[in-house]
Amino acid sequence: MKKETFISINVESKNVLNLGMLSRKTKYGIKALTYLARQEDQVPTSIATIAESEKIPHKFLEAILLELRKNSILGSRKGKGGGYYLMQLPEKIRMSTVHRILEGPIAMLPCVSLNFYEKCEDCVDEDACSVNKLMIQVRDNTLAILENQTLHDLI
Amino acid sequence: MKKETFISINVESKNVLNLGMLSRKTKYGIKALTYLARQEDQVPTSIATIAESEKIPHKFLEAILLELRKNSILGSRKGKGGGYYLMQLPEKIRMSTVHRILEGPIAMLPCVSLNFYEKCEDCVDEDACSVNKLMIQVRDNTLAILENQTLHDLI
DNA sequence: TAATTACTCTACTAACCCTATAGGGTAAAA
DNA sequence: TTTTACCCTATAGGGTTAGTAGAGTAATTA
Repeated sequence: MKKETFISINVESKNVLNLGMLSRKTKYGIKALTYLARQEDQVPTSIATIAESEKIPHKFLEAILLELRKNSILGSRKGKGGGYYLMQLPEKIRMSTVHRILEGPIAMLPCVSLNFYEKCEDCVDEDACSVNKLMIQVRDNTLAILENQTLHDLI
Repeated sequence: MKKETFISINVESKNVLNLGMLSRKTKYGIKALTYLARQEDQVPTSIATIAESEKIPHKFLEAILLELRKNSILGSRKGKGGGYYLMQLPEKIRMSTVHRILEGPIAMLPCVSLNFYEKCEDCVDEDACSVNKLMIQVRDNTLAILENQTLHDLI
């Protein structure tokens, strides 16, 4: 479709070790949620079980699941046989919600954020700002995807 | 169009000071490029001029423009009356190129990157990975926008 | 040729966030 | 009452970002 023109970019400009922009926290969180969504019987699943299956550091996962629970995505049961479980059907859990909880605002810049809008201190005229103009498009598209996709769609 | 459901998110979960995911470097870079694109006469523009107009720290901008020059987006002329200028027409400069130079890979994860692909060490089956599945969609969309938009479109 | 101007490069620092770990406390089930 | 597993706080290392400092070099103009 589109012709790929070769672009020469100085490799030195970007660290290879950079894992990209999605944090491990969010990545682990989504993985854990899909793991739970895949369970047919809705008995609680322990942190340890998820951690082992998905190769997620136990204590780190603990913090992530706790955050999801505080935001009503997950429920938990203590004691023997306890663990975490989904509070809603996978079809009802939108990825935009998950993203906002674990990763933060979906917008790449505060000045294009719907929920966390903030004016750039250096921006004279926002309507004339090229960065704003570009990032609004990116946000709209990303948001559309994340709102549309549910946990169920990812299984 | 879409019904906005209220979502309660614990604010504590995310630092408000977080400027979002787009670095200042890229933001400044795009602003500087659009500044140059807006000049009708194509005489070189000095760093100082751009820095003042766009409220960008002088030395920081210096480094950014230098990087753009190394990647053939900009040219420069030394001495009195010197400065930076675009090497191509604004219509020819795609934002995907600029993004890759200043910000790095467009993909949110190495495992969904076209140019900098890398397998996740913890991923057993990539085709079954929910995170991968989701982020591929985001990447495709973002990439489409950034490839389509040129410097000229942002003026 | 001299002086000026502005680019070029290296090094450095403070601040911040991400990731991960440690260790204990508490609630609930058996 | 013992076990299990959630709950919470604190902390630390590593890495990146944002910004500063200062000296060096090349080219233009007079």
